[in-house]
Amino acid sequence: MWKYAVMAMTKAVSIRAMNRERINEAVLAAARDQIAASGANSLSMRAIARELGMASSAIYRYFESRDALLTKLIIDSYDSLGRAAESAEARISRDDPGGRFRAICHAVRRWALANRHEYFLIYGTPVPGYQAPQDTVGPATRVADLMIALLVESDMARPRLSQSVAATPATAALHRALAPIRAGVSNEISDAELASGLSVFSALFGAVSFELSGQLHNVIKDGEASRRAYFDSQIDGWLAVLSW
Amino acid sequence: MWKYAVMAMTKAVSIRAMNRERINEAVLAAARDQIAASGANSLSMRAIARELGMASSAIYRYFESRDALLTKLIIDSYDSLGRAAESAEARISRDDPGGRFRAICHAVRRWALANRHEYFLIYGTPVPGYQAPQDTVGPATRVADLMIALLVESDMARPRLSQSVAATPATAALHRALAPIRAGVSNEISDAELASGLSVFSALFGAVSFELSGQLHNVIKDGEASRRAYFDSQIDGWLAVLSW
DNA sequence: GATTGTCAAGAGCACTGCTCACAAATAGGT
DNA sequence: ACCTATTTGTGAGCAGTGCTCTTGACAATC
Repeated sequence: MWKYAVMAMTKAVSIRAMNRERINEAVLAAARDQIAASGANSLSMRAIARELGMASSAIYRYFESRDALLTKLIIDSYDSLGRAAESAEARISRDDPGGRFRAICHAVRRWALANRHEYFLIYGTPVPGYQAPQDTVGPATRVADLMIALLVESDMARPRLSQSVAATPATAALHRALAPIRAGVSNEISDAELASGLSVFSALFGAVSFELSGQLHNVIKDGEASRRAYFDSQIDGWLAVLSW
Repeated sequence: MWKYAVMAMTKAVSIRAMNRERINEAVLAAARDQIAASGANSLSMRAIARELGMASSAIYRYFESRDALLTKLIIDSYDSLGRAAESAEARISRDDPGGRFRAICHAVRRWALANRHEYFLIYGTPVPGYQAPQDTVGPATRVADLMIALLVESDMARPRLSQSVAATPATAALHRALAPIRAGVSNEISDAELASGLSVFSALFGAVSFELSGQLHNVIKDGEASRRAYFDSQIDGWLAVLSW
């Protein structure tokens, strides 16, 4: 069926496919605008349709449901954040792990500040009843992958302390707890280091979430200068935890 | 007007006032049930009215609007969490700051696990358009107050290192950033310590949020034993940051 | 016993996600 | 060029939402 269409060069992609693609993008753009303006909560299918000048029911030709639209937006947001972190990290000299770590942290915060509602779309309250489909896990781990790579790499370069920790019940339990992530991480890196890395990772998002959700109000002075100074002091703390 | 009512002893509180109080509590209870079942997002005034067997419009005699109800629920949640943390901390010997810190962390996590939706009500995505009224700030800081007290107290007991940090531009900026919280905190405690304390505080909520929103899926083994082992390892890290 | 303030109910407005039957546009094969 | 099958758009409609306003009933006060 497609064989002939492809052969017919000029209409390799049909007008329909092109239109479909165009409208699909327009729907997503309108949705992103709406989310940026007032959050995912108030994302309205009808409002998108109005914006695009089409019947409210027509939207459902492009996205099966509101949830499906949301899923697509979530994946895109993860990708956008991942791209931002990756490109910021890539700009730093390879032999400066501390600098690369700093770059990732600042990239995450910058992206979050510039896209608050998209940030909360992925790191905010989980939507009740909404089960994250499998497609979201890949993009979701881009930032984490970056940090794990950094952790492993800098661990290889570090002189082995060969400090075999005493096998207490606690360390054994931690070892079992880390089993799932172990599947994808070098065995060179110790349980303690891996756990520290994860902890710093969640601390990063805790810090960003606190700033974005206004929990720092009346605690840290408003304004980018102060907020950034405090964030920098936090990064120093995390670097110390990772002994960098 | 009330003068006579009060004088009439037996009916100091009228039947009306009592009924009103009873229904008010019933509305709140139904609302909490609904939130526990499916989150704040899907809290419905009509559903509450149905539950209580009254007309949908009658609810508005008790709460001016959905937002007003939400505000009351938020305050109650902050109080509930604060109470949980306080009573857990109070059970630990006064001369064991590390133990008291651990108790607070575990209390926060336990409360969050037992009241996930209420947790996200206060530490999740801020509701767009919803401005937290002034009444919420008091209860909101109960856990933080507890930790700051601990920080100050244990700092007094610690031998002064009198390490006057070099006054770099960064330390000066951090000092300015911390101005708001300084208003309510002893000057004995240094900027660096205060910032570390805050950072650990947000890390705690970052860790709890990560666990509750499923970000640890495929990372840390499911089940309370593993989750708790990982959480304990995080507490150890935070204790180290605070040099306890 | 009359008055006054309070409360519940019902109807209604404007909105939401979503479905369905139908009409228009476009595709492919003859 | 024609015919048929698929795809896209439409409008009506269902069931739900928060919220308002009027109306009638009742309890508390005088």
